[in-house]
Amino acid sequence: MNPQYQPKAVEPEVQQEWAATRAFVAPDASAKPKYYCVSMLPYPSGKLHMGHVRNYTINDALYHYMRMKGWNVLMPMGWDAFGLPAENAAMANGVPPAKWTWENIAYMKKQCQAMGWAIDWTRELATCSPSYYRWNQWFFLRLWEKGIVYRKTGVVNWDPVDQTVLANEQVIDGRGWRTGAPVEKREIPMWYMRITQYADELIDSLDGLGWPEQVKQMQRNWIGRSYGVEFTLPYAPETAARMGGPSAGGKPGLKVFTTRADTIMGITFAAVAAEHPLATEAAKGDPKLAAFIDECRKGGVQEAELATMEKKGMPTGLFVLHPVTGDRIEVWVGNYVLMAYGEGAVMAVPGHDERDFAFAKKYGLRIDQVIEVEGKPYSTDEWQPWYAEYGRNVNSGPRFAELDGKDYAAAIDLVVGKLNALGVEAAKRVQYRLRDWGISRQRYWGTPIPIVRCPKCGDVGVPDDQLPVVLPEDLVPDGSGSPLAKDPAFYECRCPKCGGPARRDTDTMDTFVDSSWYFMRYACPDANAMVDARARYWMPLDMYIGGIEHAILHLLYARFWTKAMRDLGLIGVDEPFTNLLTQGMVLNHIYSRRTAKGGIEYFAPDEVEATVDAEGRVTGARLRRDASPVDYEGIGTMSKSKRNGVDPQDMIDRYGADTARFYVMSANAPTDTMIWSDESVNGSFRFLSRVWGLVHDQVGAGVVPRYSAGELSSELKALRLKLHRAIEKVGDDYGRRLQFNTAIAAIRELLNLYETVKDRSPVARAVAQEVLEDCVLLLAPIVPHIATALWRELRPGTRLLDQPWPAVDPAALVQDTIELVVQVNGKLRGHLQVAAGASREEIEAAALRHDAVLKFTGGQKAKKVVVVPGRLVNVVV
RNA sequence: GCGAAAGUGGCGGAAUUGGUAGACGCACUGGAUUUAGGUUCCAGCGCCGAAAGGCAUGUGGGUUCGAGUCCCUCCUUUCGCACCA
Repeated sequence: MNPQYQPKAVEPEVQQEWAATRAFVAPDASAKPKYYCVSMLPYPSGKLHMGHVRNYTINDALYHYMRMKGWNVLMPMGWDAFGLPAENAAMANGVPPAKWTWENIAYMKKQCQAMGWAIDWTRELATCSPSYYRWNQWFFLRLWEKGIVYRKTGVVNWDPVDQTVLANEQVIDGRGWRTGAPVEKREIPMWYMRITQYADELIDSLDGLGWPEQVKQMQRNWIGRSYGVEFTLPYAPETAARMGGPSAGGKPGLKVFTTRADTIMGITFAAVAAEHPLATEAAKGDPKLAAFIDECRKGGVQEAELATMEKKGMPTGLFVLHPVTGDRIEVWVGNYVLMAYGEGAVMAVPGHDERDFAFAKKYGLRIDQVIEVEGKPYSTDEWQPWYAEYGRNVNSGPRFAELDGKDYAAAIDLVVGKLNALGVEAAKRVQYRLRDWGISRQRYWGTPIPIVRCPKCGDVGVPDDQLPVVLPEDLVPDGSGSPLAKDPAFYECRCPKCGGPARRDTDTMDTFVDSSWYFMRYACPDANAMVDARARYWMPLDMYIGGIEHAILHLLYARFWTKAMRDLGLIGVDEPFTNLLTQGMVLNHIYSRRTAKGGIEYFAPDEVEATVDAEGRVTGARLRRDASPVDYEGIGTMSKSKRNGVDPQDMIDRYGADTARFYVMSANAPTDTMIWSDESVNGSFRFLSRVWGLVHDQVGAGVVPRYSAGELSSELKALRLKLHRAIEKVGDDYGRRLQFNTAIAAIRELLNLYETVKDRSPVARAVAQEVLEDCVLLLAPIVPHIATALWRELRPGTRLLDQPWPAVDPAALVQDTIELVVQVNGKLRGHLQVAAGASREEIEAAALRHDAVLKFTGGQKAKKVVVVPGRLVNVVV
């Protein structure tokens, strides 16, 4: 055995053995229970980054632990290979996205293999393969047949110079990233998935999932189920005349939804979105209003932007009638009213809604109090939070006097009844914040939408036997519109129905489609169907691991997709992810500066020298190469575009994969945010070298059978106590708490104690053998290469991968005496040794005659003595 | 703006159910070993204090025999906000 730990020799050799024995290929049937653990598949951006290392090492540790515990474990890997960055790289380098993507995949796969992750590579998939995206298209068509997929217009960011749709990421400070032109909103036709049809189930089935509570809460809030009332504000006569005849079956009017129907007597105006038909009508012949609506089109579509912008409005000159009093209510256009939520129109109650209040103040509109919260004053001078609370109705007026004094629940019923009695359409309704999922993208590198647009037949689905609609792989985008829309070879086709000339849909699907079901395809990557029986074996995932940034969108879409597949009889589960581990982000500092053209240029943290203030905060930085100043943007998630990612390759080259894995796992808990630093990596390498050295010493003096029975000194007893406590704790940390840093600390503690034992008697060497063997097994999930090599030395002729998780010896955990903490008035004053089985009374008596207690009570009589068994005794005076 | 989290020594962090705050590391300081060291070993290492002891978990309050942990307030940072993935 080499006296020195040399990972460069150990790791490739161990990896070859794994490959030669197909060690991580999981069978699709087994007498063991199955455990399916998946990490969110990586985007092949070029190289692995630290977030990947963290993600897949967590998964790998779980893989090994569960395997040792006797499960049939599967850990697959794939590539989220469609998306915008490939197009950007193509534009920058003139290389087609396909070539760039496949090269990245090849490189990153090598890196994964060098990390030694226990991936079953026989199931590898890339979402840009026709054999994968074919089933996106097939399923799209099935959902279209069911009415889950439909077409309507949607709002996008529009760059008026490049004449192209921009992703939110491509909008910087309200301008197009390439042209610098102010971005506008534009409505275009798109395909949607009716995820709202599943809204209730998506909320209700969260309850049974083993997910972090905050993620479930985020999903509930995102779906945003609210109970309210929908009703119609009838048009005033002249408005009705302008807006045309009554809608089918109803009186003409403005439909609104409110969760606060109890405040209906406080309506003083109404507001509609700029895109609302009423606004469009009012703008005819009103150039000022038309200009305002035009102004509302300026800017992008991001909600954060809309929510923080200044609330503006303009009266339309159109009126509706209050449904109870018949008072005339003016309709305003408000830039804060969202066309996508509810009906794109709101009743405004400035007396009890903060936004309406601010709006009314700004434009001098009336504010009426109609709700009273007991004991809290009301004044229209300044907004107070309690104005929006539930209370009792007041000032309801002579036409609705019976509403006064009612609480919220009673008021709602009363209002709905009253409106109906007055002949106004009104009903309780459930409203969701969730919107249907728009999946059309005006981009090249994605799944082509399998629809043909025929001048005679309209939209026609591509027949199943003509799937996949193959994406041409040799195009290079130029930044202005989709290359597919400029490629007649792609879009010119025949209508599958009538055979006449037709045009393909040149949009591609959102890449969230690709990531909504890949984890099912791993089970059967070669199936000549979307999924087969093997998916029924592996699904659902027993553990899904990925970044917290996916807590809402990706997880919600995948849950929806799974339910939709279930409803088509393709899979037998309601939920895809039984348990979820959301990994904290790996962050790093961000440095940038403006270019002369107005763009932004980013610099990697190792390219700059930070300048720090007295408190140690970074205030700015200078480039190392020419000392020119750059701006500090704070810390943020590692991303290629911000150039603050860290390539793990340097660390692997220098210390080996095991050290990189060990370091990342020992730094903090998986769910915690990690601000990147590699200052203490050498400590991890030092530890592994130390373990190597300890095994070397033991093996050098001769391998012995591990301790099984016999008299032990108190020192060896204490060592075995530490060992078996560690086995217990490490198993709990790996399997239940998913907290690997504390498991590592426990193993370090064990070895710290081990090294203090100088006894070399036969029984001591037997205990040493036990400690080292078990230690290697405890470490195996984190550092499998070195563990494999050390195991061979400790137990020649056996294989680490065949070993079960070590068993706890209950006899080793028995203690004769235990130490209790002694407190006086809750302050630590001393310690007390008591027999393990000491009674409460014995402990109390011992504490009261304890020196420290006598000293700090100063002879006063104890008022109370609190005994916490096994922990402490607190004397209160 | 809205939703969800986080804040503990010089640094990463531990404290699992309200019960010894700082485990385990990194860095640093002193010493030993070594031809040498980015090696190894020993000791020290929250702050104030000579000590006894006191103070201390972002801020300010509260509950409790006892609070990093529970409640309220404020501050800061991170993630998400529907076309980055």
